[in-house]
Amino acid sequence: MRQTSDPELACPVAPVVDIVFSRWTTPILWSLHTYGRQRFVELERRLTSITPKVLTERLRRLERDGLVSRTYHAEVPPRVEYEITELGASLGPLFAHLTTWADENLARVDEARAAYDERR
Amino acid sequence: MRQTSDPELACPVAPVVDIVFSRWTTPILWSLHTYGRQRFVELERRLTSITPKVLTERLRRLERDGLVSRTYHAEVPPRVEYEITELGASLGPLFAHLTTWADENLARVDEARAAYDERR
DNA sequence: CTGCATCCCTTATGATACTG
DNA sequence: CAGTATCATAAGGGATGCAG
Repeated sequence: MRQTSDPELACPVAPVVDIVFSRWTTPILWSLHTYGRQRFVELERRLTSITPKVLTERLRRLERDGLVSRTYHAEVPPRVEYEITELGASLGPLFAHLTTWADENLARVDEARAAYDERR
Repeated sequence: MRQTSDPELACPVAPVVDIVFSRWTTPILWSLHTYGRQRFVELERRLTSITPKVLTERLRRLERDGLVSRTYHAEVPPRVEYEITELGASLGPLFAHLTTWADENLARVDEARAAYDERR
C-alpha cells in the first residue's frame, strides 16, 4: 500500500493508483492480458527479474482485488494457472491510453531532463 | 524510482508509471491542475499529511521531468510558485479516464476483496 | 512445480529541528 | 516563506531453504 488515505482527499485518482499502479502490477496484468492464461513459471520467466516470493505476493493481491483469477490443478507436479478477469481486462483501454501518451510525450520528458541536468 | 529497466521489457506502460504514478505525484499534479498556480505552503496545506522534505523532493523531480515549472521571486519573504506545464496538463484526459474507471469499478474491487477475505 | 517461512539488507519515507 | 540537514523507522525486496 503506497498511498494512504490522506492523499486521496486531495486527489480522486489516488485510490486507483494504489490498486493498479503498484510495483510489478502493470507488467503482470500486461502479460496476462497480452499472452493469455499462464502458469506461475511462465510469468516468472517473462518478468525476467522478479523473484518467486514477490511474484506470489503480487498475484495474491491482484487476485484479492478481483483483477486476476487463480486456478489450481491438483496434479503431480501441481499446475496453477493465472488469468486476467473481466474486471482486469476492463483496464485495457486505460493501458492503451497510457501507451499513446507515452509514445507522444516520453521524448519530451527526456528532453526536459537533459535540459534540467545541464543547467546545474 | 520504483520501476527498474527490466519490467519495462515486459510492459510498455512501465516507463510512464514510473514518471506519473510515483507516490504523491498524482495529488500534486491534480492540485496544480485543478487549483492553478500555487505557492509551496499552499500545496503543503492542501496535501495535508506531506512533509516539506518530501514535497520538495517530489516537486524537484516533477520539475526535472518537465511536468511542473518553478518560479522564484527574490522578495522578502521569498515567494516560490509552482505551476503545471503544458506537458503536465496533457495528462488531464488520462486522469479523467482513470477517474471514470474508478467510478465504474472501484465498488467491484471492494466486493472482490470482501469475498476473498471471507473465504479464509 | 508452486509457493510459504525466514532472515537480512537497502531504500523510501517520515519526524524533527534548524537556516537564508 | 521555502526550504535543508539530520536522525529514526518502516516497507520493499533479495537470498535461501524447505514442504505439499
